[in-house]
Amino acid sequence: MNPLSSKRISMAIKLFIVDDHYMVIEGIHSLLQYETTIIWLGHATNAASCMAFLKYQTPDVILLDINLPDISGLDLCKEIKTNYPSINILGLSTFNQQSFIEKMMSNGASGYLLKNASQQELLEGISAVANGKEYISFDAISTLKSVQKINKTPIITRREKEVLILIADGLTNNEIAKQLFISSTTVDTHRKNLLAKFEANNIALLIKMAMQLHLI
Amino acid sequence: MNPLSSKRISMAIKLFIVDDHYMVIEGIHSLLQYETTIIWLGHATNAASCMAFLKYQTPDVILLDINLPDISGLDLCKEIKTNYPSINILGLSTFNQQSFIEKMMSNGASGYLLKNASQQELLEGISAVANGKEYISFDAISTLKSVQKINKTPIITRREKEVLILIADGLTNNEIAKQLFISSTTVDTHRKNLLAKFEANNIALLIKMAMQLHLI
DNA sequence: AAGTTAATCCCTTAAAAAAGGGATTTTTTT
DNA sequence: AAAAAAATCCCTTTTTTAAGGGATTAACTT
Repeated sequence: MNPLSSKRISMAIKLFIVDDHYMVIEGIHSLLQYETTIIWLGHATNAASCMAFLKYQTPDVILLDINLPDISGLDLCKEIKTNYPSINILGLSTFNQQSFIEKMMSNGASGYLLKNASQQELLEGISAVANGKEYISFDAISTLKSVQKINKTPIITRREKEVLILIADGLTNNEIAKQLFISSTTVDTHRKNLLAKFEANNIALLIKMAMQLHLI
Repeated sequence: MNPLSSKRISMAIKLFIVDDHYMVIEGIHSLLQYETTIIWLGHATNAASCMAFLKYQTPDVILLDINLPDISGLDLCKEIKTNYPSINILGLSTFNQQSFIEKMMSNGASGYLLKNASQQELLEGISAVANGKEYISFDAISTLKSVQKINKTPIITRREKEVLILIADGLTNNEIAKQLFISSTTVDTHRKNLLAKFEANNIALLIKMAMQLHLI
């Protein structure tokens, strides 16, 4: 896929890391300090300084934490790939949550690494991604597989989401109708569609599912 | 409070770390490598090997991650303090969530540090805790204060929790009654008590609140 | 321009939840 | 042993949901 793949073997990989945890930055730096194939370009602790850095230097691989103080790592991932498509991104996070991994990949990341990864996994991940391949850490893969079946996030409309949030706030159909300036029968229709889309038989289950999927 | 406080200044601090993230262990190790006042005893990546280690060595301070693979760091904290009260524990985690911080402290920890702590905070935390003082990292403190008002977790009974979980699974009163071998009017009473304790006017809000408080 | 999706509205009936009341029996704590 | 807390059960009425049906208009997509 990547035309540079074959060359990369003999070339050192320029690495940059974006993470707001000094301990993790230090940890990775320390784990990689004797790797001659990796050139440590530096780090950023937030999205803004990452983008600033990219204006005058172009790493081969960015290790990108999905939990950043300013904007989400997911959004930053998309932005980096849009502006610098040649950079390969390896997602980094503490949790192996299906939704995060999938979103990260669909936002252009080439791989996903959990922070409990071993030195070997770290090296494998970086070199795989640097060569245009995909890499997902072992633990993350197992989570992905086990949860992928369950994870059918329903596609809901803007209005349905509005209604969902008001339901979760404890409002009744009548109260929601007043607030949105629509008929209560309309609210009821949205409610019915939500239940159908989530395949939930009542609101209790709907709210639980929506919370689990971080929709509320 | 601690009679050793004054002596500690001239003594090196024996440090042990329990965390399942190699990157964090490496990071802390790296951040502390030139500190002559700290003796690095080693690390454990799970509760079991931590307890095994403590049978033949006694650190002054343990840096304890609250997210461990086998048992919760909260439980491990309690266990360590029960068996080795002289060890001072500094909680460690990624999130500054009110509930975690409070539980950690009430389980005997002397402090709480976020993983985005700077080297200075790390050193301050370790030495404060080693001297029997309390230490909570800056970001954690602000979270604690801001959320403490909101955080009135209702005290619910075992039975109420059972019912709550079944409600969240989408079961009706009748279905819950059958499953628990009790009358549906009893289930209704539990439901009413739950609503009262959470000050929620309906189940939708109850489930949302319970999810936010990690009760489900 | 035709098709699709989203958003709106209405009707009916049965089931369930909410809100009010009260009361007894187990457990647990003091 | 006494007091407090938890768990159990029952009744009534009103409100709200759930489940079934159908239908129109506005807003995008192709």
